[in-house]
Amino acid sequence: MTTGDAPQGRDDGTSGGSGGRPGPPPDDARPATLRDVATLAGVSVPTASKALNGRPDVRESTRRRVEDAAARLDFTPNTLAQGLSARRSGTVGLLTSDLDGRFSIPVLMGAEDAFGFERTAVLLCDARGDAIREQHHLRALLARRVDGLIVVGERPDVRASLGRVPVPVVYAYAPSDDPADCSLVSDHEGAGRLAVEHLLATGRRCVGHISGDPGYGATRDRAEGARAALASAGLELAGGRPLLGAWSEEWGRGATRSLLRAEPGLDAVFAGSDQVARGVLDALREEGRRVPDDVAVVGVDNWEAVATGARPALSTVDLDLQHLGRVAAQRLQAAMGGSPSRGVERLPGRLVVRASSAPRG
Amino acid sequence: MTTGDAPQGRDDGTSGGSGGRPGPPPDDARPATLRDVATLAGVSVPTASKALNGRPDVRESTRRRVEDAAARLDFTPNTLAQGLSARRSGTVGLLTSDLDGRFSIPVLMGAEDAFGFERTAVLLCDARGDAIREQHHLRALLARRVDGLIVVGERPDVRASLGRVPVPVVYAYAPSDDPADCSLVSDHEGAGRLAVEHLLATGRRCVGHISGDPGYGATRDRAEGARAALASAGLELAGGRPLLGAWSEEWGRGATRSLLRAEPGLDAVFAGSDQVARGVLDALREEGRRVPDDVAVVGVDNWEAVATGARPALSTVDLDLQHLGRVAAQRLQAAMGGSPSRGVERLPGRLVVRASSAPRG
DNA sequence: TTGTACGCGTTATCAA
DNA sequence: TTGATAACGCGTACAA
Repeated sequence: MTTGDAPQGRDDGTSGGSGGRPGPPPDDARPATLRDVATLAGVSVPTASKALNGRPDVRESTRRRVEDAAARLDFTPNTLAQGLSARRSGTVGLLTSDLDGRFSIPVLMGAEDAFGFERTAVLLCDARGDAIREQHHLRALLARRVDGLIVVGERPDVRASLGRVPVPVVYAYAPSDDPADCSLVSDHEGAGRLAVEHLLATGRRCVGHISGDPGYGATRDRAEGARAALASAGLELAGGRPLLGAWSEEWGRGATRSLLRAEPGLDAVFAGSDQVARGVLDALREEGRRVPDDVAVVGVDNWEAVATGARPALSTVDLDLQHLGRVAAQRLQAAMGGSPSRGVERLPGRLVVRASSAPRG
Repeated sequence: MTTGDAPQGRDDGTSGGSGGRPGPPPDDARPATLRDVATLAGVSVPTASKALNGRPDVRESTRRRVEDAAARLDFTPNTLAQGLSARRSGTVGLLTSDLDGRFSIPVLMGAEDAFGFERTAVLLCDARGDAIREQHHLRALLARRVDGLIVVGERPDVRASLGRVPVPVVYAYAPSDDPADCSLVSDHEGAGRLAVEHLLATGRRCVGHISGDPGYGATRDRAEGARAALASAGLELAGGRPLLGAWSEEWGRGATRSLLRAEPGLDAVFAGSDQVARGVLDALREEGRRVPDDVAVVGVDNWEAVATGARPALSTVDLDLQHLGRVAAQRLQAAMGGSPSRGVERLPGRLVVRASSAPRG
């Protein structure tokens, strides 16, 4: 209702027969087409098209008439029809495996806003981690003639390539097993290094590592990063090796207690996730250690609710998955434009310092 | 030009000039069209169409030939073209306001799987809570000729209606302010009743309510449900009134301590969210109360990571937002089919009992 | 049973 | 500068 009377009255008067009174405007009217605009402006359809698309070979006065008519009819070009002749849908598919997971969402958000929605819309499908369903969705997306595809894995480990697909594909979060594909992942090893270097910088010397499921590649990578950072300072992990278990608070608590028994002088813990870190913090408090005065703690994920609700607030490595999603979208656009990338690209996280790793003092 | 030489080179041999050797198949070939299929099968395009669409008026042997040809060419009908003539895109828009929020995701998942993806795909857009951007996205969705629209609000409060839109709209999670629209929301009052009735059933008599932001309608509704349930049993809220503050653990801890001072006999707390409930649990433990032996606790949300990580595991009301999303999709499909609903429909949650509210014993 | 003709809404080409 | 014509890929009415 902004401008006034725009929409329906395309046919002023002509509609005659059906309704009778001019009262309730026939809003069942279908959206205005270019032909409606052309007719109203008194030009041919192609001319109307050129005028609205800002092509130079059209008289100014004509263009004005057409634009006017378009505005009056609230004309919006039918994207499907445009796509049909242009042979592109202006659409990309987002094939995810775990919408419920916390990880695919930021990636998805980043991707979604990297494409200006005007030009490229996002078709969402969640395969629920089922390969069959994924194939199903893939076919459906191709039937819709998506111009490209982003595949978001459910966990940060290598996954099966989609294989030959007639449109460009970018893998995000979980890399493809085919090195010819383009994949974007977080630098987990770098995350481990980042965390431990920070702990060392605050003067810690006895640094343990408690992390989650040893089956995850990210678990191993983060541990390796931690080990390397310590090695550069001539140190080793407290306890001699990382304590790997599950991505849960409970594991964090239990592992912390064993580690304290083995290394009473412990003055820092790098936890493999914020959830694990929560467990670490709780166990430390209950064992009478003060954080950060006695022991500093750093997690991974920067899961807001968890990190800021912790006591004290948790320092953590933010993997910046939203940025990862944005970059994925950029790579995909480049590929759609004819400049594909290939191989695995690792994106760095960034440290978010809160109270749990403040320097002693 | 009608039948003779289809597009280019997909047909064996003729491509000649460019490549040279017949080695690598020209996979840059555009997807097969119905015309390609018809040509290969030696029939006309409409016949091929009928054959593939299972229409009866086609000889069996012909149908076989066509299906065969389609399979050989890996033919997939172009949904855009189908939609163009059918005047429907087979697409619905999902207009959300806070992808990062935990609440819109389940709704979105439910909606996504209620539409069989084959027939209806979901176009995702996140307005980031910005009304301008929402208008933008709305226009873009309409340009893509979505057949319907689901609007997922960012918090469980009344939001502005989109107003007149040429396709059916369903509001989920946050209801529209226009009673003529169709809205689906959680029954927050019912959730409060559910929680308190459960606490009473386990023998509790001194029940407090600690909840979040008093500006939320859901906060008031849950409190009212709690009050009503107590009243039915001839009781009042411990402390005389609900303690409202913020959706944080910290608030949960602080409020719990005040409540214990005011009501030393407290034997149950209904927390307005799982996060608040976590704070309640921690404070109770630190004040020396055992859960559930001394005090039982029930939350709202069934936020897995939070509820199962709690000590003890947290009983909670699951609002079943995924189901809400499914129902929203069903209502939308009905509306698209010509049978619109209107008004606000409230969907019940369900109680998930864990250790924190086990009967004393 | 099969094919011809046409429409869906838009853009590109080329002649006027 | 403008418009007739064709094409994009498919479905449907109707004639053969």
